Amino acid sequence: MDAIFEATIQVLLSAGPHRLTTTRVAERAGVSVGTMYQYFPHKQALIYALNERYLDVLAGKIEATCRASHGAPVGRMAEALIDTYWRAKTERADVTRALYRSVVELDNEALIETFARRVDAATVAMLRTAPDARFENVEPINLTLVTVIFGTVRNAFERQLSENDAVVLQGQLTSMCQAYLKAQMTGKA
Amino acid sequence: MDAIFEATIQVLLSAGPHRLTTTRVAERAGVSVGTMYQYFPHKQALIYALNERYLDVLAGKIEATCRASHGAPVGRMAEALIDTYWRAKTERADVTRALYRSVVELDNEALIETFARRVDAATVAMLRTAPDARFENVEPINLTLVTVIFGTVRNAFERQLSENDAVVLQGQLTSMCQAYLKAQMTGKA
Amino acid sequence: MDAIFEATIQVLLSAGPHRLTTTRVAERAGVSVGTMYQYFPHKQALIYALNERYLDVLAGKIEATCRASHGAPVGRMAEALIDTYWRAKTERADVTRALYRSVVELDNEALIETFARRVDAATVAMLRTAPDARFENVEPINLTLVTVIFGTVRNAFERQLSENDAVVLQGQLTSMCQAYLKAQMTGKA
Amino acid sequence: MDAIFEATIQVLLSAGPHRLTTTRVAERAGVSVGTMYQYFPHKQALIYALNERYLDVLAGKIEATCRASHGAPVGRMAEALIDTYWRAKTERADVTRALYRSVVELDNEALIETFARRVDAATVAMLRTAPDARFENVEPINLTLVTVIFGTVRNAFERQLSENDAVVLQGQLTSMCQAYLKAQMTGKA
DNA sequence: GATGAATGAGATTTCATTCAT
DNA sequence: TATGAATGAAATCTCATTCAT
Repeated sequence: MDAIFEATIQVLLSAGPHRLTTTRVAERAGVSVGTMYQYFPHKQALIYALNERYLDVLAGKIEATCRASHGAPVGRMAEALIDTYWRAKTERADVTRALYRSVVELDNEALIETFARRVDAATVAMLRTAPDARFENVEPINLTLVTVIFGTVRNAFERQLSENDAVVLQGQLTSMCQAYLKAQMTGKA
Repeated sequence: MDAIFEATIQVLLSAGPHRLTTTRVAERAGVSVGTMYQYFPHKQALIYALNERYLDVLAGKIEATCRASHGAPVGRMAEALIDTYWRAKTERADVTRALYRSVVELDNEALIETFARRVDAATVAMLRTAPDARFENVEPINLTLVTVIFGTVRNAFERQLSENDAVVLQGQLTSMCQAYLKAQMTGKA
Repeated sequence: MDAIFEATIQVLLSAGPHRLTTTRVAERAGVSVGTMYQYFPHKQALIYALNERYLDVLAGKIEATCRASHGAPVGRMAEALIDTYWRAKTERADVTRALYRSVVELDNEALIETFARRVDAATVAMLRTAPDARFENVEPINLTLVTVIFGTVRNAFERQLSENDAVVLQGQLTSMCQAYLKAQMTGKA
Repeated sequence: MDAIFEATIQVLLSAGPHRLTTTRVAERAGVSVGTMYQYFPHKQALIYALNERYLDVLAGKIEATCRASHGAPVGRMAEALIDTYWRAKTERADVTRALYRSVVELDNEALIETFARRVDAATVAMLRTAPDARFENVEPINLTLVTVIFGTVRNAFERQLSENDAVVLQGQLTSMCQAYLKAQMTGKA
């Protein structure tokens, strides 16, 4: 099944989203279409599962980072979060892009929703442990933080920034978020 | 031709991106397929043109806002920019989402590139007229500002935020960008 | 109308028989489709007329040759006939090939029939004037002669013989036909 | 797959070459279009394969005849060759005509080339075994013989000769070729 | 007359899915 | 359980022909 997922990504990359056919995926994965249909009752299910797995792994990484940053100063939290997310997207940029493109075939609201919840939970929990800050109302702050980070990274991807611009942007984004958090905190008596 | 564009959007909305067929569009537009193919030599050309037009209008709005904000304090600039962009996306949120999804079938790098250039030119020009700020090196600041704003808005859309969350987020994003710009300015003697 | 014929040939050559469209022909000819439909009520009529004209010219050349060969010895008659036909086909070999290919769309039996009749009449009349031969029954001999010559030339075309092979073949064909006629004649007491 | 070939011929006969559509062929063959496309990746491939098979069989027949005529007097060789070819074409005259017409859609040079090579090899080998003749330079003689025979038969077809004319023509063609060969031979000690 | 935009039937081809082996 | 040939609905695109201007 991992072979099938990997094959799906390969086909997505080499053939594009509208050439992503079940036959091609099966062939690349070295199984028959019939077998593939045993695992996934239809094409959507395959793509759904692929995205699910991807988001699951990503959420896992973010949770790990958050846990590891419990008790760190907020500035470090923001930095760690941005770093993790950016790295995850960049590590296999082609896969990232392939997945972005696969989504057309999908009704992925539920997926996004689940992912968002997990991330929100992890980041909120982390923020609450900051020794140097207390947030009156952490949810909107968290929402802003997360949306800004994730959105910026995605947009950076779409604009296909140069390596250099990307580095600069990551730095600036980090300062920006740190400043934001600092401005929002009520201080820790 | 406007009828065709409008029909494309309608089909995109009602049938989804993978049910967006040339026949359906033609039917909805009240023209024959043949006619459609006289205007657009193939499906991609139609989708491309649709996005091109959309981005052209959007860029136009941004340019207008920038021009109107020449000489305003940076805080106001950021606010105006966010407001314009957000409003443009929200006005017909369904269309926005439909277009986001239509793009998958496309090689839209050139489109994004053109749009980015227009926007960058407009925003940089605007920032340079700020009476209350001077920026050592305006390009990276501008890149950050624009990427953060556009990315955040897009992500907000994808998460399908509630009306309320959206308002809050817009406010927070504005403060965040204002704070960022203030932190970056070298002061105006 | 000659412009239309010429355009048809050009399109046939450059685009092939299944890309031979009325629009393309009209465009190439520098007239509108509408105008073309005034001259030719449908596509078939155009192709038919084109072939008709071509065969008419060809038959005319053969008739001229035959007339000019009245009273010549049979050997010279055969030579002249082969030479004329071969030259006519070779002069614009591409046109010849284009026309061969255009015929798919056509029910060209009548055309061939008419052409055959004209040629048969001309060649039979010519053969009858031979000073050195008398043919018991000229029709079958004539049929053989004409079918062999025309068939051989066509086949030579299809095999795309080298220039050299073509020259040799033409020479051999001539001797062959001359020998044949000599063998068939009853002598002119 | 034989069913598909047969169906193609049937459609060619009943509907004509420009009504030869993949759907019609599939329907007539009693298979789905999809199945047909599994065997032949596109329409051209089908027509190509059909002609290939036809020419293969035809070449086989000619080779057999040539082998069987090894050691026969040249006159008999010519007769046998003409007889085989004529019979092959006449057996299913409609098929022959259908195939001639199908070819227009094709780039069949390679096919013709292959066929010509096989035939040339077989006839040259045969001619060399003639007990009553030796040919100084057999290639041009062979080329002439083959081109004349094949071309004449084809042309006879195109003119749609009456049964009677056909028989006469075949006889005349045979004498003609025999006379030609006799005239070309250098004698055998 | 001449024009050429509009038409829409119809052609080719793809591909998710099934099911007999 | 695995296979992959068969299916056929549906998509894209073409082009002969018409007809309002």
